[in-house]
Amino acid sequence: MSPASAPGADTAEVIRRSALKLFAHEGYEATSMREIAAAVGIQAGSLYNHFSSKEEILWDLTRGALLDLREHIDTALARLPADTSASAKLSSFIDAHVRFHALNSERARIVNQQMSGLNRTHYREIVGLRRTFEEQLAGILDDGVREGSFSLVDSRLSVYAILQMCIAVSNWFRKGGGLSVDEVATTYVALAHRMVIGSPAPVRRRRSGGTS
Amino acid sequence: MSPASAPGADTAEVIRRSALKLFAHEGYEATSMREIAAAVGIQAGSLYNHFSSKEEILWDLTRGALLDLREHIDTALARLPADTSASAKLSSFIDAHVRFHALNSERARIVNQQMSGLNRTHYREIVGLRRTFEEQLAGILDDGVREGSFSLVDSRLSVYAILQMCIAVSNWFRKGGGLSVDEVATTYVALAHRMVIGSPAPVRRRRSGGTS
DNA sequence: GTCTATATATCGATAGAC
DNA sequence: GTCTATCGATATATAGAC
Repeated sequence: MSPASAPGADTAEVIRRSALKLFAHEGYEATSMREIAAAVGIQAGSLYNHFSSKEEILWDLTRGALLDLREHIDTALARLPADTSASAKLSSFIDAHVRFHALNSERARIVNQQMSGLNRTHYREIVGLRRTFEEQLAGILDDGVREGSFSLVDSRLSVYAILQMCIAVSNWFRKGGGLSVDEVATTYVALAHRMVIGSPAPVRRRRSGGTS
Repeated sequence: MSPASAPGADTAEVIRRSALKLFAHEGYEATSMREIAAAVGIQAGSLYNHFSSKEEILWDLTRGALLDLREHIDTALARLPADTSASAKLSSFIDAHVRFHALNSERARIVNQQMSGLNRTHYREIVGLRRTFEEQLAGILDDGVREGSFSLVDSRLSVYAILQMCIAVSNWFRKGGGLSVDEVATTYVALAHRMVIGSPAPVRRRRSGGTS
């Protein structure tokens, strides 16, 4: 729990962890390089041996979180058989999405609330990465409609509503707050199926707890 | 469209409008008093004749937006007869919520994303105001369960999911973006009813377009 | 109620010794 | 790769003339 030197973690990684907490709780613009350095246990100037600017730290954290989320979801979907129903794909997608946002709430909050701190190039790249999730979910919903198992109120708005419902889990979920990750994920899978009028299919989960 | 002097608007109101746009698009911490002053068409020092600090501007905007939302929703619910079904109350609540977040997206985004700029006292007051909406929706859902018209997956999580789905409308809705406010509101009313397994009741809307 | 001028503090980032 | 010291810019807020 000491801020500075966790064994086996290099300085850049300690900087990432310290900056993540500060950005998530105080905001990117409200956090100074001196605060980050103090949390790491070094002087402000030494940060520039590891990151070229404050924006690069934010970019590193934001991009890393989205790439992890993408890998998390793709892994879950890849474990499904080739002839999997759209309903089962939806269950896996929602389960992975909710689990990630519950267990990586600080990283998720940076992605969703501190994007304006990025420069234009990085900002656009993040928007592009986020769009892939919308397209992925839209594809699953379209499949379900073709199969006849889903009936949508509106395809684009359903994608927005379902995704935002899952993302918002990062705003309130707390470990040890009376609800387990499994319970939340199961509830949200059921809610998403109700929104597309499909019947929830059981979720295949990884053996362990998921990303942290 | 000129930034400074709309006829009949006093300086404090011009400051509110200018600061609102800057806070919503650049973020509270990233916006300087000089930027606000430039948008108003005065010097930075003159702002302090109308607001005692930058935080007070944010507080004024945030509190005003939440009070307007509360009034907007209470007015919609008050127009319903005393014996109104939970289903119709849900329709009115969602309709009012979505319409407000679509037509007041900048104010809504300040409430939901710039709260960390407030001091502790003001922050807590905002959290308290927001909780009233959760309790209001929770009451409607409970009514529906008692009536037998709703069947919830989980009552607390349903409140979170439905509210966040509506709030997020402020993140993407654009006037003249191919979807009318009425279409969006109708879609979200249907989605919310699906989430509680009620059948959507028609919405009574005010004659005009709503708040702006 | 606006202006100019400024007090005071802090910001991100860099230079150079060790 | 860390430190100390500092540059130059900018921040919020205030003082006093008009």
